[in-house]
Amino acid sequence: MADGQPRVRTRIQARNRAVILAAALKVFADHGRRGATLDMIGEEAGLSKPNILYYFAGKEAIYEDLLTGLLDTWLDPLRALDPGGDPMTEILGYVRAKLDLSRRLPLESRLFATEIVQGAPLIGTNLRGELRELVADRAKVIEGWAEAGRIAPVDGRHLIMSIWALTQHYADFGVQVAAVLDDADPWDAAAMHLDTLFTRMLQV
Amino acid sequence: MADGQPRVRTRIQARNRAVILAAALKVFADHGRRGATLDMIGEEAGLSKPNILYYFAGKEAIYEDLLTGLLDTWLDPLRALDPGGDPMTEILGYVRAKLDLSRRLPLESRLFATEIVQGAPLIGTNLRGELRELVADRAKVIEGWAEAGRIAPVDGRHLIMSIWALTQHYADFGVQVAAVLDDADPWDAAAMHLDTLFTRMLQV
DNA sequence: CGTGACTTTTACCGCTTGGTCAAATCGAGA
DNA sequence: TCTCGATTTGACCAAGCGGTAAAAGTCACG
Repeated sequence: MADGQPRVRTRIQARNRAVILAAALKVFADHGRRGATLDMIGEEAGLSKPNILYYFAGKEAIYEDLLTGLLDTWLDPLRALDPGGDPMTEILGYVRAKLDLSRRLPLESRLFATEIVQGAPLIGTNLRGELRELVADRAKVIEGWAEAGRIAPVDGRHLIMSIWALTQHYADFGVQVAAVLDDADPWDAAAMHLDTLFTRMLQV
Repeated sequence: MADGQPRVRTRIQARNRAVILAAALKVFADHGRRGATLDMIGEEAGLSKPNILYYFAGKEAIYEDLLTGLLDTWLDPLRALDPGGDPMTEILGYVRAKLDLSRRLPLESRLFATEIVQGAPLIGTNLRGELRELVADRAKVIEGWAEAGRIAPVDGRHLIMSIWALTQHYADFGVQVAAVLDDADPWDAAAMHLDTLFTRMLQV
């Protein structure tokens, strides 16, 4: 077993693969898919370039590993939206969960953002597959609530995308947010602002 | 006058500089600052690599030219927001203008987005300068309207950022939007959705 | 139509970068 | 402690890239 992706058996392999992925996440988020170099990742991880290539088949393989693992994390809160729950509670809960994700995992958010902005060359099929279906399903649920008069009328898919746009903005465009807000911590005010926004928009 | 940026005198210079900038916009938006190569730009422009370097001092110079010219275009609609106008009309007008900008100039929007997501290495100072001041000023106007009871209470700066996030989303994350909406044209529905969203949020 | 400036091309350079390879080193079990 | 597989390193390539130099070609104008 000389290269490629060895079976994760030993402690060292588990640890070093994790270290490399963490380092790569930072470097890819900061410099983009192409701007990142194996040397940068190596320095961040404290490993030499050939050593990194002992654990991963190549730079692209690291990027792919990172991204495919990410989509699930990203969609989990939307999966958790309960059709049987109280509409306003469920939607506001989703907004908060998504905002929390941006606050806790800003690097992941930015990595995802760059991939999408540049046309999703890698996860395009996933977008048209599981993402599309999940959104269609949840949009139906939301529009069912609207038709039942439990929330104001709304386009479910555009509502979901609005939630994405508003929550991810605070992570993806963090430097701009910081500039506008004079480096004050944005998160508490953001939570209140989005709470107000969606409450007013959806209350009957 | 052998290289660098020759004075734009001749027709050929004006035309070729424009052609190069247009080509570079597309390539930078698709591949990012680092992923773009002079050969790609050359192919897109129909010019050879050395010929491009006859008109621009280097790859970075093209990128800078593109970005610095962009910020003004991007902020113009916010400047046009009239403190003396009707609050709801002004804000909804700004939303529509910004959405229209995203629809008409998606490449520019994506170029701007990548720059910000990766930390705004080039225009960071502009963000903390003119952008910060303009937003602070307009936020004051909006909050004045709110205090006068002409619109619902709202954090002016977060409202402005919300407008940015929601409108730019349709351009920056275009492939994701297309995947979710099954490639249907998103713009009309987006305009209605955002109109509804901000009307409900701001009406007293 | 000739001339000097403007424009384009061909050939090339040096550096960076992803990746390879073989040798050296380490580490856990017999 | 010995051994063999797992891990790490140093030396090295080949390709891609930004950029340069100088010659060749083109254009406007007297």
